[in-house]
Amino acid sequence: MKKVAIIDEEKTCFLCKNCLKEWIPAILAHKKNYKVKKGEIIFKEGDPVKGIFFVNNGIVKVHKRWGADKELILRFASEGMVFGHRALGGDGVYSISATAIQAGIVSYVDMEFFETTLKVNTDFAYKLLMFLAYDLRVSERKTRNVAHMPVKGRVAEALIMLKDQFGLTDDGYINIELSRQDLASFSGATYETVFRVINELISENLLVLSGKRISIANFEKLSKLTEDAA
Amino acid sequence: MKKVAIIDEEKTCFLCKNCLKEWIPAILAHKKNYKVKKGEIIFKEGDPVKGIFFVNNGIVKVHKRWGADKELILRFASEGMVFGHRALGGDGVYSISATAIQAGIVSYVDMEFFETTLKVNTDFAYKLLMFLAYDLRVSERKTRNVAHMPVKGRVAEALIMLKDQFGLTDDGYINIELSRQDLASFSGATYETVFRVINELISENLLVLSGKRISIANFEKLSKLTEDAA
DNA sequence: CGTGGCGTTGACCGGGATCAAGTAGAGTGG
DNA sequence: CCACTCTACTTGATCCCGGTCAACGCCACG
Repeated sequence: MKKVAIIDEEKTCFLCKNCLKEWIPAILAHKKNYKVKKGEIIFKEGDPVKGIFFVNNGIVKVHKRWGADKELILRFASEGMVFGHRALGGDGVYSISATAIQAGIVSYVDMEFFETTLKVNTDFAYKLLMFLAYDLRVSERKTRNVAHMPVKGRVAEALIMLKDQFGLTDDGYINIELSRQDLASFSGATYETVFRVINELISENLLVLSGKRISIANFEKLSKLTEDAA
Repeated sequence: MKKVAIIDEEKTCFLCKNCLKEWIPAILAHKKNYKVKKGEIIFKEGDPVKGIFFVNNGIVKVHKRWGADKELILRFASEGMVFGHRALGGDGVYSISATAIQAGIVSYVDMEFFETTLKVNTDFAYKLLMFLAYDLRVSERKTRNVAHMPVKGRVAEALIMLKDQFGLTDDGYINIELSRQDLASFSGATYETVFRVINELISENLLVLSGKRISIANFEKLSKLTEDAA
């Protein structure tokens, strides 16, 4: 995975794709594996913290609910990425939920062991630090966007982020199968609105659909929508 | 400063009020001081990263703009707190702005020195890690709130956070003088809307005003507004 | 063939942004 | 001390984006 283009152009991301094994053999030795199926809840807000998780394969959404039926997807964790790390030093319960949206295998190490490792392995702690700072920049950008950017721009940004994280298929479509509902939750808008916005983007020739797969037809114009007019 | 009550009840916060000197004498020896006056911009989005900052005294707002005249205040840094730490491992420019809203003295150490210290001082790195994880939880809660919580709840939460961070004066008012504009930006809403909402809260006897100072008259009911109905 | 779930679309509505205008201080200069 | 300006606060009127609700089509599946 490359870092989200909007934030940081060319550097590769910390703690993601394949870099896991280089840094933390001690942790890898201790991890326990879970097989998860599509839609399976790994943990949810308020659950007692079990540990810190890694995606071996599959895709996990990290999300936060509001009320009975509103959620916001904060990020997707794909192969090699950590999740549940926000629980570090917290009050012992998860502040977010994690749900598999594509079947796969996730691993976890209990928090105590992880924290011990951090204290011992300076290099790893440092890299995790960098990753958290990065995470924070992404999160704060998202907050700003939800507060001020119109839905159209948020959908555009969401698609660009998905493209950056998951890449393209051979025929140029964004390489993730995402329900419209999840795309909406990731954009911080409703199902119906996102639907309409996507139609708009298609009629403006910025996107092309094939079933539920999405292809970006005009990257330039799409990323213009994510820019600040000033 | 206590941690924001909503997130984490009783623990004291990392890297804040007075704990600075215990952890990082090396850094304190290297810091340079700046006197800032009210309204002075310390750095802004896009500026090249100078270093990491600390508040000696005064209050600094950390904010992010959208367009010419919209901003979102992400947090306030008061005595003893760090800011600019999101720049760690970034692309060399600040992704947010920092502006003094109360005159005081801020210090900074250049990023290179800070990063070196982090690599050497494991304990400090670990504590910063915990702090970043905490920051992330707060940030993600805020994102969710802006996406789904109505303005009234956001204003309520903003006031509670201010009370937790700045405490109360002897006569029970929140101990910070904040312009309505800043309160609005912190709540992620417009000036006028926040004004109306505050009036509403007053007529419901949840708040009392004295000039621009605000007192929480009914904490119970106010914090109810920040809760998820489900 | 019904039935249930999701995709699609239209109609409506309301929260909150925007616009406009008036008021009250807080300096500032004469 | 008053007039003048400037900025912040206050309030009403209006508008519109996007959320809500409802209906319909479509396909899968029992």
